[in-house]
Amino acid sequence: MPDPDIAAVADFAPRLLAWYDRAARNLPWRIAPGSAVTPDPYRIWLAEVMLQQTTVAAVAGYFARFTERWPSVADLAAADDADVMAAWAGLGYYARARNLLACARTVVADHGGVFPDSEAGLRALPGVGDYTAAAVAAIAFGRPAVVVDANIERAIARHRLIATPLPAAKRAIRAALAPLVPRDRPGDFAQALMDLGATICTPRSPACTRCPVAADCAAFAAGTAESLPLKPPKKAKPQRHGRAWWIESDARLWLVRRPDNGMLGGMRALPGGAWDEPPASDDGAVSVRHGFTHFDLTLTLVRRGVEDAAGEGEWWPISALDAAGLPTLYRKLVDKMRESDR
DNA sequence: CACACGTGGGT
DNA sequence: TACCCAAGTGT
Repeated sequence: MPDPDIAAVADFAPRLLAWYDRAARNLPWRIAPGSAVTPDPYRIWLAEVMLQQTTVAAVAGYFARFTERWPSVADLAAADDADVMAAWAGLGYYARARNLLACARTVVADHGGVFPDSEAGLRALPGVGDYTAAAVAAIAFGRPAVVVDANIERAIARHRLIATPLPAAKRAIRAALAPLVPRDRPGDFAQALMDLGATICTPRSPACTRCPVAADCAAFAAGTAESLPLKPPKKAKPQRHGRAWWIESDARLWLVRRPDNGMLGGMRALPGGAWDEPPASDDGAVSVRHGFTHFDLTLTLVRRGVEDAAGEGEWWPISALDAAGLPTLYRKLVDKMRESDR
């Protein structure tokens, strides 16, 4: 592949930023382009962690509740683990919430409550990987970091027609992106590229006719934009089965806390067995199907007596179960049970 | 490098 | 219905 035209490289950021100045999405954690407001690293970091593998629409409500309840990193660091986990319930990938707390406490304990302002300093924090360190460095601190998320991967793979399958293509994508990052407005540049990927350079049916950088997009010229980037084939999801126990006493339900490692780690849950049972045949039993990333689970509810409420746990008023912060799997099961009881 | 790790919305 | 996908990180 020949090197792209020097003039095209020099022109990329100005074109993209001019489009962003006009078309930027208005998001709760975002400082509008041109605003004189200084970004709050805490809010940028919080939003970036919430947005990992999670849609803007899903994050908005959580971001509002977290920043209302814990306005600063010191407030979050001082929070109870159970409160933070419950507030995260439903957002998924719960290791993020455990790392979020660990990160907030590290910032307070080791950095005087001030986020590191360098990519390397950020990268050393719990739950902050290559993407988040670069994004916070660029957006909160104006560092010319090379920010690469799935949107940017897709846009650059198309623009430069990088036909290597992911994840091997990441090296070439990063190399192609690095010289495009402007010293001026690197944070807006990263967000502009993400907006482009989210609204124009979409996975399916990209709107190339509205793209501000289509003029020198190699995949557009070749007519192959929609096919890029190439992805590895996905594998079949196993079907798994398990049982959860409904242990009720005096209008309260026995809840436990799942171990920090593994599925739904650290979250409140109904007690039960491992998810490795043969398919249940209890006719008429309350059960739910729930699709996880790498397996599908059918979870069946079984009534048990109070003698099974052993070990660590809490009696939770059934009328207040919504406040328990159950992950979606258990919330679906509980909702179905309460419905069938009526 | 490959895999574990959630969930909800779009098609 | 089924599959795809989303501002990834840790191991």
